[in-house]
Amino acid sequence: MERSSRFDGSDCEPRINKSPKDLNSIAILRTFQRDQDIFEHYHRCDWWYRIVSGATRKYRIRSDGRRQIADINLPGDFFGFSSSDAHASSVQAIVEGTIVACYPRAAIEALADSDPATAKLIRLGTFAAIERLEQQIFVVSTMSAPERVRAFLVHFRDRIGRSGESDLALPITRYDIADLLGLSTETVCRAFTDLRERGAISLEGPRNVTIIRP
Amino acid sequence: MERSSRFDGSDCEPRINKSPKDLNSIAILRTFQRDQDIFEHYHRCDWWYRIVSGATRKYRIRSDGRRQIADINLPGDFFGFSSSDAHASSVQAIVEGTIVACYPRAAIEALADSDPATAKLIRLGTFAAIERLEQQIFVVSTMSAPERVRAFLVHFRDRIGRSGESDLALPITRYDIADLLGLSTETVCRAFTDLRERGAISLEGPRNVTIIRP
DNA sequence: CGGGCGTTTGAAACCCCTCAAGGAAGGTGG
DNA sequence: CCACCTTCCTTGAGGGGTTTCAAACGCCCG
Repeated sequence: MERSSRFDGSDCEPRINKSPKDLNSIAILRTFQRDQDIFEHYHRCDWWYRIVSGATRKYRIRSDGRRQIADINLPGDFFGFSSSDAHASSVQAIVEGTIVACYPRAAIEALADSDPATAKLIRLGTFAAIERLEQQIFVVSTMSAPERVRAFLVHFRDRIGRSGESDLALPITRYDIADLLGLSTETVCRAFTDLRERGAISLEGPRNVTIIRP
Repeated sequence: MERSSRFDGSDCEPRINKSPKDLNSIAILRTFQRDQDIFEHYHRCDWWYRIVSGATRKYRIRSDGRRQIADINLPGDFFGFSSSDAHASSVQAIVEGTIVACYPRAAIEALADSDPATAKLIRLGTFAAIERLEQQIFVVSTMSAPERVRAFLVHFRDRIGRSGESDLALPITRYDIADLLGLSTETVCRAFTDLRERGAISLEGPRNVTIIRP
């Protein structure tokens, strides 16, 4: 934890605070570099997390070295929960300078027990995660490669951009998209060019996408 | 709701009960036939559910008619949550006579707010669901067909059977397995016969599997 | 006994992956 | 400022796994 700062600038150690609506007071803010681990598979989960700015990927590595990304997290998303003591995945920062609020598990669980508003916030965060994961399962197991890329773009636009806007600055590489969609990078590329040639999207550089026809 | 009975046999209408550790008192027990809907996609979610006995599948239907099963739920599992007002999937009973405890949403949310033990139970249920879904994503997007079937069998044995036992009575058809794993029934069949011919499993009829080598 | 459902096997077509190579963009050191 | 490197992106050709289409078998039940 090379850099850490507090939400409110008060005292430096995480303070167990059970008072309602005081989520920020138990948080430690940490800044992560690109590709830096926030937590790793099989490690103890003593913290819960919430993204302040930037983005993260939740992933696992297969024995053959292939990587599967299960979820992309954006500002406001909670992550790091587990029903057991160990994490089932790893999480890394995607963009440079991603800021994450870290909550000591005992403290935030105590806060959730005493403050219904906090408990509800966490509940809604987990419900949203479940819906994203179900959508993800739906995408990777029923759709063809071009359909997956198209679904990814539409879904990501809805999450990251203001509604109505069709311009989209992707924070992630083709490799990330491939590992998220269960495809190879080459197939993702071909899907992008296909969509462009069909007039469904337009590209200004590889990372700036405009969705023309959903 | 053709048949309904109470957990504890007390009065007949769902009673809003905020007292701690009183989850059962707000539950209505319902019994479902095989393939009967428990709730449907896009419908309002006014209830949360927990399986008492039997099994359910959570699924969506594509526009081309294909079905994707996102999760299989077994006794003790909570389901039916949503961060919005409408369900993102449908849920059906798989086995005849599946019994589900149904909790009015307002009542169980109020209970969760007032009773930390209930809130924790729900939290752990959702965390377990998240881990199952992540595992599911991992399986369907990185594994070959035989690997998926093998992973399904091992995972299902761990969930349904006593640990150590290798005998497994599948409550679901090849079609269900195919829609869960994102494969065609034919491919699932071929994977089963492959595993049998290699001596990894033995079959006594299509639905009774013994895992010999995981 | 016939019908329907679930299961199994076979052959051909297709989609995606792998392997290979080239191009574009950004950072670093000379 | 340019050469060089690394990383990311893109395109092409061949091979393999899965789907699709087709058909047959066993089984339960009316």
